[in-house]
Amino acid sequence: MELFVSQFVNKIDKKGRVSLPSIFRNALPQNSKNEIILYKSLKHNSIEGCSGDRIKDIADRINKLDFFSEDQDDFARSILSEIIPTNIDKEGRFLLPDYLKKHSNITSEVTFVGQGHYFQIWEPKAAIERQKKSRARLIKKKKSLSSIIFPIHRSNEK
Amino acid sequence: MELFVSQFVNKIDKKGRVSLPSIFRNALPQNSKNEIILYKSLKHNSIEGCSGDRIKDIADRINKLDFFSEDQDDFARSILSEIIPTNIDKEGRFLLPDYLKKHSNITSEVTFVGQGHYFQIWEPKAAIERQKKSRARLIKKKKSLSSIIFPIHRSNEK
DNA sequence: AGTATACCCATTGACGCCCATATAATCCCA
DNA sequence: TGGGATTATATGGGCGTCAATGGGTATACT
Repeated sequence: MELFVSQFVNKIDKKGRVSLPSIFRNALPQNSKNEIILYKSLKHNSIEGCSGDRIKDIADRINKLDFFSEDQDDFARSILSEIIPTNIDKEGRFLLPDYLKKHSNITSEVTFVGQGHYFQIWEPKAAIERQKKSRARLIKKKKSLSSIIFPIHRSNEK
Repeated sequence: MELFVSQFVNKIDKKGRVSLPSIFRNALPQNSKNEIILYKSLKHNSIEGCSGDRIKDIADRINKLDFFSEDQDDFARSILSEIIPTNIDKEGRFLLPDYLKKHSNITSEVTFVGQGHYFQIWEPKAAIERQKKSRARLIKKKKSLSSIIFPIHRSNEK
């Protein structure tokens, strides 16, 4: 399965449309290339997006939680009830709903940020800020980083 | 699996293309010979590159982290959003994105440096500087190093 | 009817694909 | 084994295609 990777800055036109980057379009599953799911990020003032298939996976996982647990209810409410299926037109564009734009302070441009199985949509300046912080935090945690990046070679060390 | 070894200096043409050295091309896995992944080095003002397969391994590990954790977000952002899959044309060339050139002070030529499972791309003068320092540091640390590099074959030394 | 959204067409610039050349490496045969 | 012939590699450039963007018009929804 293809992943969402890299970053792209695209413009929002007068009608509120924005192009989903070409390689993100290609990363969508074959059967649902004309739809993405949008929702507010739980972590930042940004929007997240993914394929419909991924939402199905997450829904399945939520279902497996204890039916009476608080978590089950919270997840279901904050994720499944807040998502917005969105159509992609023939040119690869989609409409960014106003309330999502407000939520993330987006006006005329957005930065698409590949995050693997999902992507984020940021106001460009906020994206840069966030990027810096992320990187700084990562460098501090170098050890855990290298265990993720270089696990193959660790067995050679002792 | 083949390794990236040796050094090569190649030119960047007017269109921003540069030839991936032939033996680096051959070191790419059979199934993805027409793509490399580029990203900023975390350690220097240089670019690093590797095969797509290598990134898939890393992505898998990131995706196994807790979905809601800060770490997951940081890793995904700093690694997955910062990498650039790049196509290699029939002549073995690829495009060096402008912002990566700036990051590493590259203008008209680059030095490819084989690093085993990945390679680096340097501005040629910076590459020479780096080489000197590396070597000096190595000589200082000779003893501890050899125990890492030749742990099995030590008995074969004379 | 009025607003919102989808579809169609057009433009521009970037990129991929193709062909060409020069230099270097390899081969091959006398 | 030497030297010409063949191949591979690095590099240059033309041109068609595609991605991102803009805008007009049909269609749908309320």
